[in-house]
Amino acid sequence: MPDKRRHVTIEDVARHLGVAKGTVSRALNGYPDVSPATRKRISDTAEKLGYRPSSIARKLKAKRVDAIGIVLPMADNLIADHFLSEFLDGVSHALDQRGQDLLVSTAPSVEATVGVYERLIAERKIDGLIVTRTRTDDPRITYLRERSFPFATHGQCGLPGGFAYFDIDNERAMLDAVAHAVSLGHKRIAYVGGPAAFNFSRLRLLGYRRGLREAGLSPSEELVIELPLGEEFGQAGALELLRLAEPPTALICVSDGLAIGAMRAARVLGLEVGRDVSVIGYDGVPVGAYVDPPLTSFSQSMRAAGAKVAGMVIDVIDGVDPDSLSHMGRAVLVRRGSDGPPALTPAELAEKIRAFDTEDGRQAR
Amino acid sequence: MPDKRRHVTIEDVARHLGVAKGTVSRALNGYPDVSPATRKRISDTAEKLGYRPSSIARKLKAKRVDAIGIVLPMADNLIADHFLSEFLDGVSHALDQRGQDLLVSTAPSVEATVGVYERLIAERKIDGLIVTRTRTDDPRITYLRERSFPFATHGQCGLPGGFAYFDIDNERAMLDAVAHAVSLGHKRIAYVGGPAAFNFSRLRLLGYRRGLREAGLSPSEELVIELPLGEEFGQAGALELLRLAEPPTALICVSDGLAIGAMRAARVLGLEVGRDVSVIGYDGVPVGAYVDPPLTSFSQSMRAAGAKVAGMVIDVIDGVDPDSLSHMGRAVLVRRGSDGPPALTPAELAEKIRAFDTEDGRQAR
DNA sequence: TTGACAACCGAAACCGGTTTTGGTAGCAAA
DNA sequence: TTTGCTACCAAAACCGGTTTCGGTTGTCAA
Repeated sequence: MPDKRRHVTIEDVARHLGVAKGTVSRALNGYPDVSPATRKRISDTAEKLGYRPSSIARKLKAKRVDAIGIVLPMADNLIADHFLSEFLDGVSHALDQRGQDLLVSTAPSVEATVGVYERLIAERKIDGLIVTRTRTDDPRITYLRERSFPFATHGQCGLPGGFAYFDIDNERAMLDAVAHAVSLGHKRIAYVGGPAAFNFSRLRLLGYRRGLREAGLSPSEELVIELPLGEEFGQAGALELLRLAEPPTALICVSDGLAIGAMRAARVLGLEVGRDVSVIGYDGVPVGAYVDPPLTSFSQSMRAAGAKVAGMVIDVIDGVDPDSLSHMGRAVLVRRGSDGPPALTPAELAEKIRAFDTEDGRQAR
Repeated sequence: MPDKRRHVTIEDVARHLGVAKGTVSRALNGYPDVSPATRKRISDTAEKLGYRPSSIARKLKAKRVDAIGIVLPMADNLIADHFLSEFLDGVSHALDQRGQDLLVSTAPSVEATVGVYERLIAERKIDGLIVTRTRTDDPRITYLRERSFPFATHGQCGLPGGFAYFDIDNERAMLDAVAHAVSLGHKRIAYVGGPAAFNFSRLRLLGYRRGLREAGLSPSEELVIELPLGEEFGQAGALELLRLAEPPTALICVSDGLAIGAMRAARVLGLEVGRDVSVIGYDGVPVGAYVDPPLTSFSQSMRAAGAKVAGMVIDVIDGVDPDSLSHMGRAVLVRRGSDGPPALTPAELAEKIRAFDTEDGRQAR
């Protein structure tokens, strides 16, 4: 129950001690020209009175406001949902470890976002910005760059250079996925991909192919499919792959949704996931841990990404060269229960599927 | 490409016109003691020079900082995820329509949150706070109330009164659900509930029972089950209900997860959801729109809730009595494809299930 | 002509800090 | 004793706005 309405100001402290307010400020901020005795007296009464400097008053004089902004285009977060809140969490945590505030705002669209940027900057509410879900030829980046306002992005972008970005190395992740499957003993490894229109999809397919080549396996086109994201497509696609004459023993999926669908397909065919066939997902969505068996997947850690990007903006504000900051993260493979050494050869697998199909004449779903 | 480094200040504008800076301020802020001619000259050159008042300087003098805060306990958002980002979206949108900023911060736990509050308030960074996911006997509420700092919460709380809250009227929603089913012609209506430990669960069950009574139907205990939330439980529970001697033609589920499980159960029994049996969910999760048939569900609109709570904090700051603001929202029933008039009587339904079970001797899942 | 009043606007105070400037006391060296 | 530092701190300027105060001008009635 200390103070009620009014806040304790620096003047209150100064008057209380019969000292100049400037002295109080210097004492509290560690300036050298204050005697230890005085400093102690001042910090003691400051403490006693419950004095806390007003951040606003301080910022008026300082050049910086110690806040960085993030503007969410409303249209986006229908999709972004899950990732967004994790990302935000990482950002805000990283920021307040650095004594920075996070200002969150929204805009109806990506285009309108630029207008909000303009306002936030003009009114001096922020020192820097975080841009998420970058697009190819993103108007926000164009704007900020030409205004040379500090920012960092999550996600690369068509326009290269001139700004700091953080992104996951998609190609590398698929390379790792293939290497992992190979190390388990798999030779027939399929790729359940997403629409080619997505940039990440393109990059991951590249990684898959390179991974096979590096393992000395010849990429077979019949083992590559590209589907809309979504469990139902994963299931259908995986069924198709598993019914090939020489079916794959491992399915590398470009998203957890596809992977979960693929697992269902395996179950429908009477196969045991993790033994008869391995399934590897990508995204690390929480539900992956609760499916049966728990899904092995690449985890992007949006939280870490948020923290990373937050750190980058601050560095940019501090004058670090943006280009030197850009960084590609590595998605880490979280092994759970859906992968393992192949219990069967492709031929044996095909036989098992055929046997199951005839014994139990039912169709999938 | 207008200004580069420096911002245009009010002094710049004043000097440019040979006028006092106070006059510029009054002109731009609509004070009456400025001639129309002068006002025009000033606002014109302000425009031309690209002058935008510094929010910081302005706030120093003003009593308010026009920012409200929200502190997210990190532990929470494993669960909160989906809803949180929608909620935030609603909040920030509502706030910037009212010219307020949103400051987001995190804390390791609910208890630590109070410490963050203390800092934000002491440093005068915010005028009010939004508290989410309230607990019974919530330490945050205790703290804020005793300090009489403006805040509003999403969710009621054990401690009643003395603060503004927004919550969904759970009882009412279930009442509506039953009324809806009855209006479609259902007579055997089951309740697929959540664990009794959850407060919302308790309230909803109350609503269900009252709904039946008000419709003149006698609540039958065999039609009420309480399960952990989750699709698998919904499926199992619904199977059990549908295999009763006199099965229900409508299943009212306490969450969309349970409802989706229930739908699968119906499909397993060869029933057509929306005709043979109606399923009503609760939550309005996005995926509900994509299942087959699309799920009829109560939508809470976290976005609306966020906007509502944001508005409430501002009102509290403006001195409105918190108790007068508290409000229970009404969940709205979003009709999609999983409900409809019963095509069969309970007896016919039981018969159809029995027939299907014998014709196709398989078990569920 | 004078006085009263309104309209308009310059000057200054103020918000609560930080930083610069400048002055005084104490002490050692000259 | 005077000079020259150094250590310390009071005073003032400053950040960029808002708001108050007070003075000048113009108009109109007395």
